[in-house]
Amino acid sequence: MSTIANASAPRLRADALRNRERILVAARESFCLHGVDAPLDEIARRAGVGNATLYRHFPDRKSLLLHVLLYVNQRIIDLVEKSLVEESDPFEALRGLVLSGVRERVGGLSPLLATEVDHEDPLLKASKRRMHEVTEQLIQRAHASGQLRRDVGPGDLMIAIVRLTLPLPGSACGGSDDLAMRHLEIFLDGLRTPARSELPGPPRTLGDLKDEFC
Amino acid sequence: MSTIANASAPRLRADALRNRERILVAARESFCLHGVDAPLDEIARRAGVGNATLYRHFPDRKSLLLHVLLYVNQRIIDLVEKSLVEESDPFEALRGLVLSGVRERVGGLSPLLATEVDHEDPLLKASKRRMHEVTEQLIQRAHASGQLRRDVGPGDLMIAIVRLTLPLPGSACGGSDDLAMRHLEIFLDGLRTPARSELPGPPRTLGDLKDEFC
DNA sequence: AAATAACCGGGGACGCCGTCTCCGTTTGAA
DNA sequence: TTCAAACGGAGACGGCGTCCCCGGTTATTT
Repeated sequence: MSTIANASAPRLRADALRNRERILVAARESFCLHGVDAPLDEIARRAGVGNATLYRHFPDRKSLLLHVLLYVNQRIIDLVEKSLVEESDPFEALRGLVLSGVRERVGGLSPLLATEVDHEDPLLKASKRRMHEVTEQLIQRAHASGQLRRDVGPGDLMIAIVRLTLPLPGSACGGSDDLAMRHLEIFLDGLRTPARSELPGPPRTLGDLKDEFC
Repeated sequence: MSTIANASAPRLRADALRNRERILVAARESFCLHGVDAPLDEIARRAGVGNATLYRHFPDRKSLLLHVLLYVNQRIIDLVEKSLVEESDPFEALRGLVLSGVRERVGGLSPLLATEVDHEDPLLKASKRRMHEVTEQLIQRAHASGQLRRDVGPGDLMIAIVRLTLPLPGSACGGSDDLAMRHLEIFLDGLRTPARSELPGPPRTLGDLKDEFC
C-alpha cells in the first residue's frame, strides 16, 4: 500500500496487521478531532481494540504520531501524482490538490507536525521531500500556463489549504466540507491572473514553512 | 471603556481593577496560544498575579471565558463602527474589518465560543447582536457599491477571517500576521466583482453561523 | 485436528497536573 | 493612622492519562 515500505517488518500475523491499520485510522480521526493530546486509550477504544494492543504496536505517542503522518502524507502524494499525469489544465490540477486537501482533512492533521515528532526521521524526511517535489511541479506548471498570479508561491497555497480546511473547534471533523470548498474556491479566484492587488511580502516558498507542514 | 457596562459593580479598588484587566489580557493570550484548556494557574502567572487573585475575580473557567469574549468582541465592534463612519470606500472598509481581525487575533479567540460558554447570557447576546448589525451593514454597503460579488454573504467573510487568522499550532500567537494578511488579501481579491467562478452552495448569512462565531 | 506461539483485552496501579482554598501579609482608601 | 479590601504562595484534593500484568483467545504449522 505504501510506496515507502517499512523494510524489516518481521511478518505480522493477519489480525495484527488488520488491527494496526484500524489503529492508524482511529488515531487520525481522534487527532483531527481532539488535537495531539487525544487520549491513547480512547483511540484504542475507537479502533475497537484493547489499549494494550495499541501500546504493543506503537510504544509511545510519538511513534503513533509519526506513523499517522506517514500514512496520511502518502495518500496525498498519491493523489497529486495522479493529478499531475491525468489533468491537462494546470489550474484544474491545482483545484484537484485543494479538493483532496479537503477530503483528506489536511487541516486537521497538519498541526500534528508542529508537535513532538522527530523531524530527523529518515522516513518522514523522505515523505516530506517527495511532497515538496510534487507540489512544486504543480505550481510551476500553473505559473507556466499564465493562469496563476506570479506573486504567490507553493508555500502560500499550502498554508492556505491548511488554514481553510482546519476543523473549526466545536464542529465535527469534516462537518463543513462544502463550506471549506466554497471559501477555497474564492481563494482560488484570488489566485488567478490578472492580479487584482499588490500583496505584502514576498511569495512564500516551501522552504519558508520550515518543518511545520507536509 | 466598555459600552455594555457591568451594572452593579461595587466599585473595585484601583489595584483590583488593574489586576482584573491584566488577567483578561493574559487569558486572551493564553487561550489563543494553548486553547480553551489553558491552565488557569499559568494565566495568573502570565498576568503577574497570584492564582488566588484570578479565582477571586472569576469564580471558574466559564466566567473567565465569558468576560474575555465580551472584552474582545467590544474592541472589534468599536473598530468596525469607526470604520463605518470614517471610510468612504465600502471595499476598503471591508479590508479594515479584515485587518482588525488579524490584529485582534479573532482566529485564535473565536473557537472559545464553541465551548462551554453560556450562549443565553444577556451580555453576550447583546454583544453578538451588535456585532451582527455592524458587519451586515458593512457587507450591504459593499454590495451596493457593486465591488463585492453577489454570491457571498456576511457569514462567508466572517468565517474566512476566522480561518485565515487562526494561529497555526506550534507557532507563536500572531507570529505570522503578515502571512495571514497576505492570504486575506488574496481572498479579498477573490471577493471582488466580477466573479471568476461559480461557488458551490448558497451565500452564507450570519444566521448560518449559529452561535459558533462572534 | 492438535499443538504452539503470537496476539488480544480489560483491569488496575502509578504519577502527573490542574483546580481551588486557606491564611498570613500587603496595600489602597478615608 | 486605621481598617477593610485585596493579594499571593503553598498545598490538599481529585481526575485522568499512561502503561503494565496476566489469563484468555486466535491464527498458523505439520
